[in-house]
Amino acid sequence: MRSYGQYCAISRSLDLIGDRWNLLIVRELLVRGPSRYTDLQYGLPGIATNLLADRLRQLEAGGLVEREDAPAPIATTLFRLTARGEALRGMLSELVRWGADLMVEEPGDDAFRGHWLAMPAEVYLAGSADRDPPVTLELRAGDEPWTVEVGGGSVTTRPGAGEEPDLVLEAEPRLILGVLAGKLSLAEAAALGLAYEGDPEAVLPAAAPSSAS
Amino acid sequence: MRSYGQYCAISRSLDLIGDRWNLLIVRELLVRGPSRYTDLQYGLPGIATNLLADRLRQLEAGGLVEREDAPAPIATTLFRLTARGEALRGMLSELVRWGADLMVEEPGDDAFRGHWLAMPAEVYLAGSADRDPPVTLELRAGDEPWTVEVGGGSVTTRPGAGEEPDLVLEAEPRLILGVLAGKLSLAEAAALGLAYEGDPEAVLPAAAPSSAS
DNA sequence: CAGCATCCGCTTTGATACTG
DNA sequence: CAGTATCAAAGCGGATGCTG
Repeated sequence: MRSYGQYCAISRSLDLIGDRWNLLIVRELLVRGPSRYTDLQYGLPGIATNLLADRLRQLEAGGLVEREDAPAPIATTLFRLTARGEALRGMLSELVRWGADLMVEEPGDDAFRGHWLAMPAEVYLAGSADRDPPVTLELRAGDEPWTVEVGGGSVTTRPGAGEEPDLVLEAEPRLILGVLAGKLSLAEAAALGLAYEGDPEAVLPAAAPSSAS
Repeated sequence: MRSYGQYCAISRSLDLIGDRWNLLIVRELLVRGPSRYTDLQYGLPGIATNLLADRLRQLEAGGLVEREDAPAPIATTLFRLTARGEALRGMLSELVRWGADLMVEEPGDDAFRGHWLAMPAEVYLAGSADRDPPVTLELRAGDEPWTVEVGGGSVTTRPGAGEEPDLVLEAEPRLILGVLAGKLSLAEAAALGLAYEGDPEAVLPAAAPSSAS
């Protein structure tokens, strides 16, 4: 990318991450962790392969991404975020918050991947991070189920189905987002087509038994 | 811009603000408030005029910017952020925080404008927002002095020299940023060429006389 | 002068095909 | 699996011209 040539934190940041696709690559690496080239391609529907290669080099040169040749038996290249790249999480969380309204509009022809729910889940459930006991949610939308654990002061997500989730939600992504954001009650979402199984209170905001402060 | 076509808050946000120059236009409107076309051009060195016109229309269509034909005597068009555009402040603050490290490198040939210090000042001094009594800083770097008021729970900035600032800082922008960020003491910055006049404690973090909770 | 629109050369992007 | 290579189309930057 051509530099803006401005001595300003925003423009210098954009010199590194402002190019098309760059922040989405960071999104993928943030939610999926270290990934192979083809995993990135799958999580970035629409990207041209030459651009992915290009952007990975660019992010590497900028110190946001590093590549690691996985050990003997696997023999593949993994791309992972450096600490500097990880540090973009806060900014991307703010962007998810800002963009929440845009998700009300139907997906239409837009592509969707189940793991794209991970960042919104982290953002929306952050307020319930100190739940005690912790709860495990399983989100089923799109291609792949995703598990979210809320408690102990943080929200963590991981791929796949939970072992014994407190609550399983299965629906179009829009309804799941509505429930996570607290804009839709489970009952309302259920009326619109969401199926759930388990403890409905698991998605209620901060329903901790002992109220502190 | 071409849409990413992904049902994801980040990519849908980037469909609106991901184009080149867009976030910098928002920066200008955030720190300068409602601005004329030519003011925007001045604050965005390097932008081509057709692109500025283009992006303003795009941001208007996206509901982030609105244009207002100023009342009778002025007879000019003002561009201002809508509430939706203003709501990007949090995300841009995070970007300023992330990009702080990038400002350590010398400006070199990069352009600079005095009002670009406003957002970093807000971000770095946010921790001292509850100072009592409030303090007024005047920052002199680049083309235009800028005034920062810290106290009463917020940090506000405005163009021009302060009326009776508690502290005036005059230096290359890099040194002023270092001091505001708390990475450089006033004495250290002074040794590197910063000139100041007034109460040095005005930039010390949270030196409130009565310490609460 | 403020606020654009037009034109033109260059760079970036996107789609597809191909390779170690 | 992890990319190159190629090429058309779109976007960008710079200069200039137009209009109230």
